[in-house]
Amino acid sequence: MAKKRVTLAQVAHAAGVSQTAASYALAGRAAEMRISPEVEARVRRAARDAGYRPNAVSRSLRTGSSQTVGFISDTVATTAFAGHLIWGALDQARERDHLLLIAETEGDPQLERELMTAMLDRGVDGLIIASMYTRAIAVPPVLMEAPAVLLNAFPVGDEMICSVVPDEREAGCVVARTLLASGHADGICLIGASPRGEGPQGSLASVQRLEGILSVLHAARIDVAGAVGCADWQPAQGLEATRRLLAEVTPSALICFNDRLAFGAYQALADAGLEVPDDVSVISFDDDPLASWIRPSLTTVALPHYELGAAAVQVLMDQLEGRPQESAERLVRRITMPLRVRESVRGLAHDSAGDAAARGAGKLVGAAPARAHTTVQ
Amino acid sequence: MAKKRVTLAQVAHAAGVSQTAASYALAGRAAEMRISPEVEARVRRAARDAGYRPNAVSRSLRTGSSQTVGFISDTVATTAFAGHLIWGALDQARERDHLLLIAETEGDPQLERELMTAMLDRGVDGLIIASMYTRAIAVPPVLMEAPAVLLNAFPVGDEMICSVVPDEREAGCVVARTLLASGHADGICLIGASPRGEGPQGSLASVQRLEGILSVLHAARIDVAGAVGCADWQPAQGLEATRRLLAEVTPSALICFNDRLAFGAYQALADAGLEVPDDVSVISFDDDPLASWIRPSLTTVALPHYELGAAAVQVLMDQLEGRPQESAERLVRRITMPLRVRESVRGLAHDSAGDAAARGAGKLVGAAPARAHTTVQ
DNA sequence: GTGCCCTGCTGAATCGGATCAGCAAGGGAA
DNA sequence: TTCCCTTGCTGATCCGATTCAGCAGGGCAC
Repeated sequence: MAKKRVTLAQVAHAAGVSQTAASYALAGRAAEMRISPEVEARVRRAARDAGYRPNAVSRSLRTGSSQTVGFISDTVATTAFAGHLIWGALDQARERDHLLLIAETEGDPQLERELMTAMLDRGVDGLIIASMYTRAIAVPPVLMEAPAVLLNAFPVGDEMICSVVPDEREAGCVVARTLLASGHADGICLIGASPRGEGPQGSLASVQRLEGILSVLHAARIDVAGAVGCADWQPAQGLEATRRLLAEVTPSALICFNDRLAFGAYQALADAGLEVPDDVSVISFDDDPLASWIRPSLTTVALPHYELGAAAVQVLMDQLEGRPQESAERLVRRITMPLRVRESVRGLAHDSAGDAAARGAGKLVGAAPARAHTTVQ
Repeated sequence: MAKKRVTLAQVAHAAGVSQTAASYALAGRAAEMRISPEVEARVRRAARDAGYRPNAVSRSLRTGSSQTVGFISDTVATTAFAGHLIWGALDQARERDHLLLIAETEGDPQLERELMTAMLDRGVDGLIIASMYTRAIAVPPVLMEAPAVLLNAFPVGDEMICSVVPDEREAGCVVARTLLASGHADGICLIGASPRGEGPQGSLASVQRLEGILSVLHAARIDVAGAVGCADWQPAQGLEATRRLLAEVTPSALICFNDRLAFGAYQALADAGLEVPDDVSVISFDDDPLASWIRPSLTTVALPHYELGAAAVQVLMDQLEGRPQESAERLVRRITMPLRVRESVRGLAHDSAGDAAARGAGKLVGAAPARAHTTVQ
């Protein structure tokens, strides 16, 4: 039924030359290897006529490169809106003629090691180890067999391994600056983490966002008017935390540590009869699809998943191509988190062209085109 | 730095036997090939001591099987909540010691063909072609080189190729039956598609859900009290469609064709001063994470993404292991869409243990454990 | 004429494991 | 003693590319 695949030997035979000559001709090394133009043309024609496609497995065995990159995540691959990480990686890999082997550890270190070895055994050129939320990762020794890049994670020790992470601290700064620019000063409150260190355990994002926020406020000689930390950042916690906050102070602006918290905060504010943004501005982090669905739409600093994934592949490929990390400085690549201006902050000019346009424009400067929002189910 | 990998030849040498003997010993074919237990033990020990790991590339070249499956989707891999498709496929593949090569076509048929050949060239054992929404797919001839399964799609012609799809029609029946069981009869309205055929173009889900709904209502001698079709199924369209509906009739129950439409419908109902579920019941399809976040939480028939992905791999593996599709009947595998009972339908006992429990229970019968909802960002 | 270089190719090894065919040694039957 | 069968292993080939080393034959210089 399925006719056997054509091999290089058959092409060579058809062209009446040796396999070696055929190989050089097709590899574009004809001049270098002194294959005459006539022979080269004959080989190319024979290959085309026979529908020859080189066997990548065989090539891998000989060359040691499989044109394949491994992507191992803890939970990110299947997480609601962070699949864009993979999307970016996929696109960037394809651009360089690589495919992606993908797997998930579900947080199991044993499984993580097994998957790494399974991929290395299959000859991947490099590995990307991705984490759902920014954290420190213990790098197993087996990872040293091939180039590797940590995505959304740092090495626990001081291993010489590259990291690609969102610039959470800068995002915190942007959020604070945005509120200041829109005229807020007193009455700025935090939902999700507090200066007393309350927040989700082990979440670097929490710490760094807070750092950024406080540094800007501090420079402007402003104190937060209130803050409620949450162990988990879901809508229910946002609702509860905002209720508790409202019992004590009347905020003028809420910085929610992610969009799901903000979603809960919206409900608490509505319950209290407060209007967004007229009574209270709300700004948050992540740019969950949710953020553009709720009303008023949520101004938020986006986690640039697409760019993160793409950058990880880029950094990895650069390593593969022999550009080693120049210095310790270059070991960490921080990706800017872009502000999405919408309706939830008082006095900010909302991009009137709407979200689609905002994202479309984003694409021009390297961001992800909007897709998840335009598909039909 | 990275010490060279240990090869079978080295293991054989260390054990003082031929490479052939070592190969048979490690392959578990010692008895069959009359390798003595002592030699077998010696080889195994040598392999363990040396940290031997077989080179999968080499094995692939010889055996023709790479223990790898290709997963090509149009947009599903990176779509918000349908990454669970991949999750199911990943889990099922790992269970059978396979890894997944993943790629996206972004709907480009040219790219689709390129990716298929790229994967086939890399020796994948089989391919899964997944679609974001259930539709017909033109199967390119190159796909015939290896076993393949369509996920969420049908072949355009009558190719002998397996399909795995959600049972949309039955889901429509379940939705209708659920409303009837909770006492609704007159005043049932549709948002998203209408009996006049209005709905998103090319969406089989739309047609089949409608079919199921109408068949049950028809059997109960009930007509829909109103229906508004939408070309796109986003919150904005749900809002708009529901407004138009409310201008004409006062519904007792709304069947929304997906959760995002329902989200928009909630807003329209709230604007009209109608309470869910006391004034109007709402039921819908998909079980978007959104459905459990909004208040009142949404009763919906879930798209079983995890199960779909897992089933696709299962069907593919069965084919690989030589269980060919027995009959045309077996070419299509329909996966049940489970009802998630929540608060939005009047008079239905809501599972008081909440969503986590509902999903946890689901896992016991093979559904996906809840994860996206419990991660921290 | 002979040594040397240049052109234009080919032979054979290699990557690492799977597997078929075969071979030596030993035992039992005729 | 001869023949055959079983046991327990090994040699050699194969998978399909890449690539190094080498080899004819022609031209040119001295």
